[in-house]
Amino acid sequence: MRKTNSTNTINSQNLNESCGTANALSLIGGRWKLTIIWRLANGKMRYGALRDSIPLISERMLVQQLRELERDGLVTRIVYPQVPPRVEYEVTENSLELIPIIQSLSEWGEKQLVNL
Amino acid sequence: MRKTNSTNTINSQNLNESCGTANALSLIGGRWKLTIIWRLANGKMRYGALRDSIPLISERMLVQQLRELERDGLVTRIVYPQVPPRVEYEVTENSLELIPIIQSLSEWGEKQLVNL
DNA sequence: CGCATTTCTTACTTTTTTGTTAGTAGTTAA
DNA sequence: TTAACTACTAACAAAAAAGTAAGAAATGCG
Repeated sequence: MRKTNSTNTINSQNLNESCGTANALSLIGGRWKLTIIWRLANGKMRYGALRDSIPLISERMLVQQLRELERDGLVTRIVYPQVPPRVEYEVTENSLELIPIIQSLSEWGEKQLVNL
Repeated sequence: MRKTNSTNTINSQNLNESCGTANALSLIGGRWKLTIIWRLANGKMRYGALRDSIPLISERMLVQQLRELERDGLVTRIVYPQVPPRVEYEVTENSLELIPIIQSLSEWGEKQLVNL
């Protein structure tokens, strides 16, 4: 949980509010968020399928990142009233708009990899 | 300091190597890096001027972020052999290529801010 | 000598993020 | 009645990032 009054949090909030890019990074910056969005970009997936497609992630992290993505309007959670449960995740329009940007960032990022 | 064999580090490295965007985020994701690049985008600045232009940053963080930016080829450090010292920082070509991408990310990020 | 100047260092603490392990809920079907 | 199935949740531990406070080096100048 975040403290609301730490210098750390205050600095972070200031930057997010005054800089769109900082805000964008705070939304997609979690360790597994891009991976999740990338997996979902081709269509919705069930929780279990998503998990199996990202072998190294722990369930704790998967759920946490999904919750944050949902809270921030990047992913929709669809619950089917069944037992055993069936839950699907889908990217939102907001996420889709992000994809071309991510792609150019990716090209730049790959170039930096080579530059070492 | 980073441990070389923690799950945390290993996961991070895997993602960076396999995904250009993850790598890009690892290069510009530090708390103050975008701010620094943004300040330097209009021309080189002395250490003190840079510090004064970012009032909330501590010297420790400023130096640390600058060192990482330099290591990653995003900023050049120019030392003039004088006393008292004179050090200037300048963005590299790599950083300049990043700026249009940052700008589209910024537009997206601002839209998300409004969407709350 | 001793002080001012500028760019950092160093040692340390706090806060945040990420990871580990074990377990839960609610129903169906054997 | 018990196990199986799926999507989580909770308590805890480890690691990383960010922040605080104080001081250090090198030299010119009064």
